[in-house]
Amino acid sequence: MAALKYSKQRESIKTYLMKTKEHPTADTVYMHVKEEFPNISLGTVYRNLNLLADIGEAVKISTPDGGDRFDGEVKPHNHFYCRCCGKMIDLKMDSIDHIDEMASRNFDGLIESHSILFYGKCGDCIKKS
Amino acid sequence: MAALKYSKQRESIKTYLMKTKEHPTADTVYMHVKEEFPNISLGTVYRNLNLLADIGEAVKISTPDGGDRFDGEVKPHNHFYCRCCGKMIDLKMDSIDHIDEMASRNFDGLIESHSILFYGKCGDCIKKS
DNA sequence: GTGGGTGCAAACCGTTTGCACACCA
DNA sequence: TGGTGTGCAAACGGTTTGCACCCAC
Repeated sequence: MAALKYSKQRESIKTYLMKTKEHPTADTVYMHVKEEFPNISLGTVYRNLNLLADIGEAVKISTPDGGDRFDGEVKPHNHFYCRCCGKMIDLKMDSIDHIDEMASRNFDGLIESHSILFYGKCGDCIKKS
Repeated sequence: MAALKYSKQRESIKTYLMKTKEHPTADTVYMHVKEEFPNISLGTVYRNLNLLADIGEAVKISTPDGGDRFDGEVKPHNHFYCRCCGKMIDLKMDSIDHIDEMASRNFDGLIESHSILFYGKCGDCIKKS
């Protein structure tokens, strides 16, 4: 049930997510998609972002400063978040999937996944300070 | 400037945080501290929780489902979060501080810390399903 | 035609903040 | 007494939702 129907708005949101590296907020997605669909509403953007995240075609990344970010790259990877300017970037690093097993020792439950967010200052913010 | 003055409300909040293992939300802290100070306000709880986090006497942990959690244990450790019932527990695992160095390779910026949140189902929720 | 998707606006919820008063130092 | 801290309530910002209409199937 709840068969998924095509919508050009969702298509546009997904296309934008897949081509950008910005890890945009919902509002940023809204502003970009609005160029193509001037009448689109923020509610529609939220509905579709959550939908895409639910069906695994996007990733939702929560930040400590409020305002979730979305990423069209769904392959597991880690992120760096600059607490100074809010920029979020992908990190290239060796696989550390073994930490799930490390974590599950002495623990009654099932770990399905993990998310690592690295905090600090990005290069630009270091230069400015 | 802004010299820290004693307040029994803050004292009570910190005492509660240090003895509980529940990783409470601000609202849960509010309800508990209210038993001792019936007139305390939620705003005061938030102000003090943020203050304690700022001076390093508490830790703020953001969850993907909204509603930050607070922890009186400030020694670095990792957490498991049950997306089924919202329970958060401490994980005992070997140090993985070396991941910061791994992450900083090929990256222009400074990693100050990281936070790992493991997701899944806790033992209780597995039994119930 | 039917049921999911959209636009709009109101509601929601966790959190912050302005203000007058209270209290530590 | 001077300057933090508190209680209260209003405001805030991100997100969700109810509803009437629209459109893919």
